[in-house]
Parts: sequence; structure tokens; C-alpha cells
Amino acid sequence: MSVQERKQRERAERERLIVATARELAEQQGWDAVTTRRLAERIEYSQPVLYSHFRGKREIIGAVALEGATEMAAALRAATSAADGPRTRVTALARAYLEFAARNPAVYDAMFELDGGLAFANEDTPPPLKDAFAALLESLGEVAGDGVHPALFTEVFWAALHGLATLTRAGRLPPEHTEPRVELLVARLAMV
Amino acid sequence: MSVQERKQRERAERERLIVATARELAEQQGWDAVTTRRLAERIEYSQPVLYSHFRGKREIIGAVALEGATEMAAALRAATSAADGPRTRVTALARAYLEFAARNPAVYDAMFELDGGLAFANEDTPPPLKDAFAALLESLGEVAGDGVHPALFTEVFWAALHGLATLTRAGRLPPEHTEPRVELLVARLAMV
DNA sequence: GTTCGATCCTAGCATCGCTAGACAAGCAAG
DNA sequence: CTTGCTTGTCTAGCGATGCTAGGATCGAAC
Repeated sequence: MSVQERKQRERAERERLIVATARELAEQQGWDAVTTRRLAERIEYSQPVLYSHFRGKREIIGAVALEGATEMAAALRAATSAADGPRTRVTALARAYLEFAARNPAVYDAMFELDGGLAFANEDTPPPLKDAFAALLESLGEVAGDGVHPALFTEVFWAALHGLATLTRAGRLPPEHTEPRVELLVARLAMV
Repeated sequence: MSVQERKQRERAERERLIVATARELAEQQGWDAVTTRRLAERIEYSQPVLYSHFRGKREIIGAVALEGATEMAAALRAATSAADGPRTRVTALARAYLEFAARNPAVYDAMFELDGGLAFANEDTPPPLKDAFAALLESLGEVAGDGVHPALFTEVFWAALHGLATLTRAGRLPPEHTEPRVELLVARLAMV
């Protein structure tokens, strides 16, 4: 059985390599540059190997998105756990969210802009995505205000963050005034 | 000169046909289905004709985006002019914005998700885009609150609407609770 | 050592955006 | 009316894309 196990290990290792390479390439040159040929060349295998791991390019994007969701959840929790008081936590959360989006644009795209073939907002949603939303909910739920459902509040706050992140990165909003925008958002939405 | 004028008119007419057809095809089957070949076939001309009007597919998307911006500005103004009182106006504005995005998904994509090669948030921004932002500013500026720059407030509110629109349409947010989300957003952000 | 199955690669398909160069239609000059 | 030229359009093709079929190769098992 040891032989099979070794092969499985190597296969899993190669799969990680594919995802990591795709992510790296996307961050360096954008998702348009992530073609199956270039990706295959970088991992030093031929194209069809990719298709023995993933159904297609789409699933590779999805894998990057899941990886990103895990990291984002961790980043959000790290930022909020260092802050005390609901208000400070929400501000830290908002800043961490936007910073994650700005520093990992390709990953953020994989999560929210591109089609990675992932299910959202239903029972088939993969755990990392649910957990990322949970990380938001943890800090945002406590400032939802009386009579407002925490999940609903989280959705609205999240949408605002997502809007700021995407519009800024796409050049629709000048990037200079990010900080005052965050402050305004927190000041108005969060009920201390 | 009459001959030249007629030709110019016909050319302009054909250009409108291209844009309208691209938009129609995109709304019917998504932007992925808008290929230069299919588009050429629908307007009953050959592919290269498209390139005598536009530099490439990108510019066609940009043209659809501009058309959409004009319509959106009109829709927003129509919705707000029928409401009296700042608070009612803002609610009407938010609903109109989200409805426009939901009813014209391909146009909304052309405006904000796809690359139409348009300049944003600087002096080169085409008039229709500036005007659409102005339409937002007209109603949102009056509820910015004391000491808050109207443009900054508009950016934040707009980002929130954009986030709701895109996340909902991409299946990231369940579409059922759109109305309470809008109400929460207006209740918190707008200072009556 | 031989067989056989898993693994991987070469080669190719259909389609994409875009362009060069041939061709025809229509106008101006003789 | 014919000739020549400009203007407009089309056919054909390039390189690149995602994806796949079918053959070659390699290693494990008897």
C-alpha cells in the first residue's frame, strides 16, 4: 500500500503546485495571462495533466478562491482579535478587508469577480466561504443594532466593503480617500 | 455635399445598430456570447466592418456602457423627481439603482464589471458617466450630514449599492431580502 | 522477463479577437 | 460612354484560447 500512498501524496502535492502557480501567475500578470498552456509550462507538465486534477480552468479559479477565503477569514480574525471594543473591532475589520482585497487582487477576483463554479449562500457552499462570512458576522453582529438581524446587517456592511474594494481597484473611485470612506461607513452603519 | 451627408448618416445608423445588437445579444446570452463573428452575422455584415467603427470588442463594450450610463442617469432622476422629501428621494434612488442593475445586467456589467476602456474619476471621464454620478450626487448630497463632504458620502453610498447589486446578481447574496437591505442602508447612512 | 494498467504527452479541434490583401461598387474626369 | 481611382466590403488567414482523443511510455505485479 505504501506505493499507492506515495503516489497519492505526489498527486496532492502537484495539485497544490498547480493552484499556487495559478495564483502566483494571476497576481503577477492578471488572470488573463493564466492560460492552460502557460500554467502547464510553469509546473513543467503538459496541458492535459491539469485536466486530470480539475475539470477546467474554472475549477482552478475556484480552488484559488477557496484558498483565498481561508486566508481572508484568518486575516479578519487576526485584525479583530487585536482590537478591544466593538467599534474598534469593526474599524479594524473594515481596514483588514480592504487591505486584503488590495494586496491580493487576483485572489479577490477569483473569490468575487470571476466564475469559479462555486456555490454561494446555500447549503452547498464550501466551508471556507461559509467561514469567511462567519468571520465577518462575528464582529459585525455585535453592532447590528436593536431589532436588526445580524446576518442582514452583515450582508449590507459586506456589500459596502465589496463595493469600495472593487470600485477602487477598477479605477472607478480615486484611491486617495479610502480611509475617510471607511470611517464614514463605520460611523454610520455600526451601532455602538 | 448631400451624398457625403447621406453616407455619414448611414454610417452613424450602422454604428447604432452595432451597439444595439451587441447589447441585445449580451442581455440575451451574456457577454461571453458576444463574439465578433456572431455580432457581424447579426448585423448582416462581415467581421472587419466592426473594426471600421470600433478599435475592437472593448470599445463596443464601452459604447454600450455609455448608453447605459445615460439611461441610468435618466432612470435615477425620474425616480427621485417623483418623490418629495430627502429621505423618500434617497430610498427611491436606491431602489431605482438596484432595479436598473437587475433589469439590465449586461449593461451594468459593461459599465462596472467589464473593461470598456473608459476613463473614470478623472478629467477624461466621458460626460455620460459624469452625469450618472451627478444624478447620484443630487439626491445623496442633501443627506450627507453635517461636516461630511457630499462627494465622499456619495461615493460610499454608491459603493454600497454597487456591492449589493453585484453580490446579489452573482449569487453571493440571496435575492429575497433586497428590500430590507435597502431600508437598512438608507436608515443608517442617510441623515435626515 | 513479461504482461498489463496507469500515467503522461503529442497532436489536433473548434473558437476567439483581429488583420492583410483581394475585389467590387460608385464617383469624377476625359 | 468609357476610363481610372477612391472608397467600401469581403474572403481568407494568423496566432492564441480552452479542451480532448489516442498513442507512447513507464513501472508494478506475477
